[in-house]
Amino acid sequence: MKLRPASHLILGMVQMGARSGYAIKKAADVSTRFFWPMSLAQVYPELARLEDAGLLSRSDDSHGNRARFAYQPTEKGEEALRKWLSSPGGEETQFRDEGILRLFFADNLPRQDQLALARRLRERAREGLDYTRKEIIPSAEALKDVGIDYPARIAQLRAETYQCTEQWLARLEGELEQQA
Amino acid sequence: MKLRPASHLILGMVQMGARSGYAIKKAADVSTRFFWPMSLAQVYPELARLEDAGLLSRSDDSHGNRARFAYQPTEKGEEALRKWLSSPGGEETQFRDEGILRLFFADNLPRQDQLALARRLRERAREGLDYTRKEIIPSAEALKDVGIDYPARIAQLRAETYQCTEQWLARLEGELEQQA
DNA sequence: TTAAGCATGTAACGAGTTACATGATTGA
DNA sequence: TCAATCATGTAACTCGTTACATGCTTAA
Repeated sequence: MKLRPASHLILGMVQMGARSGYAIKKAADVSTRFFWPMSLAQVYPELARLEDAGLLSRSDDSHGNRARFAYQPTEKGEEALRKWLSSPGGEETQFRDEGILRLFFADNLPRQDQLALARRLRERAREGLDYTRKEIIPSAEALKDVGIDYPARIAQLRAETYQCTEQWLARLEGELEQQA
Repeated sequence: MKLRPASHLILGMVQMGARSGYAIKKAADVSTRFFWPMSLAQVYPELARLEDAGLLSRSDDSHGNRARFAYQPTEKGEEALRKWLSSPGGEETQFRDEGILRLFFADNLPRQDQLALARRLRERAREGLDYTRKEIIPSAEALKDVGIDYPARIAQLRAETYQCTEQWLARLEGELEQQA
């Protein structure tokens, strides 16, 4: 049975304490989604696959009439997670950004429209930075209390990357304003 | 007919002077692929779609026995490109990086393996920066001679982002070395 | 009581990749 | 002559998304 990155992501989230599929998705939405997006529709089939493979064990965790399942990593599951963490591969990063793609072709635009585009992208970067500071960093910091440090570190990296982009766009904006 | 980002990418590349499908792919490989990946198998059907929609015109450009087609944007095509460049949308950027995903779960690893992972990722960042400086920036700089400035700007952004990441990983490496 | 959030799943669709298939030209 | 590169396309498959479908619980 072939494990994909999403499999390891889910395995890791369960290891971190996310019990239900819903909880896994919620946790991913404020953390891993920025470097590995995953939809809820992926989670449930993948949980089933992981259980079939004996990497997760599932138990009933309904309260009242609401159905819920609680997942736990098996020893085999913990082993698989550690093995993946130490393995090479997946070197190729993939990035998709229609905004930057537009900017790449911006020579075809009149000066004023170039400036407008740069401003929009800068605004977007600023919002991303804000969101990271207000939502992502705090939720990651909270995990430090239970001895989980890397999410906070990576949230920090995310903030710095946004800052880097925003500064670059600020410089571009400045240049374009001068030319106008 | 619906235009996707890849359609606009191809339209833009043709506008920039890439004549054949092959040339479009080659140009994309040293520029746009870093923020909008595209395979050769996408190019040919998309060129056909754009021609059908009247945004590109195609003419025979064989030399000798080797078949080749030369594409040119129609007025409608140029118009569509400008319209897209000024339009909003595509705000959501998407990033996939299995390396960072691993690092996110690195709390599950013994110190030494954490350090090894950090070093690998740093090495990767350094290679990416090197490649950007040696290959991407020079090919983008060359375009300035024909009045196309943005590719060089964006190559610069790419270099700065790598630097930012590399510095962050260097700090992490330092912290981990101290703890060991 | 009603909206937001919790909770689990499936089905249809679309986008993109890899592999396949073929052949010409050019420079070492 | 032989490898690298130029050149165009198709077919099968995989992955992921959106939309669908359903129902409970909790707090305002």
